[in-house]
Amino acid sequence: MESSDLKKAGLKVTLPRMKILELLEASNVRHQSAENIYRALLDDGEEIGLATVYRVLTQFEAAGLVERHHFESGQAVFELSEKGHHDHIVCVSCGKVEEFYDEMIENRQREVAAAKGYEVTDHSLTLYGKCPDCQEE
Amino acid sequence: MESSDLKKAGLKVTLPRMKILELLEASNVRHQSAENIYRALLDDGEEIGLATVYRVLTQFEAAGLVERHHFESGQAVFELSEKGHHDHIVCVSCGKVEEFYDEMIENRQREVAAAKGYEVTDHSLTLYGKCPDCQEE
DNA sequence: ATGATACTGAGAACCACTCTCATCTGGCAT
DNA sequence: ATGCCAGATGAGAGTGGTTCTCAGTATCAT
Ligand SMILES: [Zn+2]
Ligand SMILES: [Zn+2]
Ligand SMILES: [Zn+2]
Ligand SMILES: [Zn+2]
Repeated sequence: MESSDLKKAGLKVTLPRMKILELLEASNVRHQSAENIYRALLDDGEEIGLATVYRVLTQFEAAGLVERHHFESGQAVFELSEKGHHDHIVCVSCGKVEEFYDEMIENRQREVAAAKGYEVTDHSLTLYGKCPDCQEE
Repeated sequence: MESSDLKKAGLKVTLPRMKILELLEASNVRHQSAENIYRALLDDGEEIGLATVYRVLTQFEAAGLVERHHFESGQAVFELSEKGHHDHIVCVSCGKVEEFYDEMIENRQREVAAAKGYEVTDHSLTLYGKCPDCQEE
């Protein structure tokens, strides 16, 4: 992921855009809120506005570079879309997010929708539960 | 669904609560936003505040009388939880909401989570697509 | 009926997010 | 290199959905 990806998307290669992209790649947390990204960049000494972070993330989403998810928190989280489609398990206790992909579920969704005459364009599946670490309490 | 359900939940039987309950039962739209419910009650000549609608819906949710869902609109929708668990298909074009329940998907979710050491306490699955009516355009 | 307690409506406050606008910058033309 | 300018930016105001605050009101056990 680099400046060429931005150009391809018709976006100028600017400092804020590069910094956000770098942060998403470098961070060990794959799923982050705009607020998080904003603060992380401030902490790194960057001068950036929250509005820019939101703007850029929205542009990245439109360009297919990142994906936006709404877990129950009410706050959107973003992740690089380098991986293929997957769904999520969120720990209700510590907030950790894990990913999974299950062919059987994916297929069955299409069948269920087809039976009702729908063609699925998108879907969101999120499981909530306690992760192994949080179960021993 | 009646006043006894409210008492059971430790809630006083008040006019706003009864009216909201009645409206949810009577309406032919199962999935409604708080704003919708508020306006419908105003239209019926009731004197009620939006804050009360939100408060009461939240209490009903805690008491297990209604469920709250977040489809992509950003606005929460509420439905009576008289039916058992089910998931949703939302038409991206007209906003219609249909319900489905698929044993295979439900089971598979548990298996996927178990494989990662999670115990699923809840999940949210929403399919998005065009309904039959909206496809012919 | 009375009083303790819970509930209510109105409006302020809140939160996540988007818009506005004056200023700045990246990248092409010179 | 230098100038130009469409496009991008930061700050702060604005927005939409939701929750909080508080003074007044209704419910219900007594
Ligand atoms: Zn999926
Ligand atoms: Zn993910
Ligand atoms: Zn389900
Ligand atoms: Zn439903």
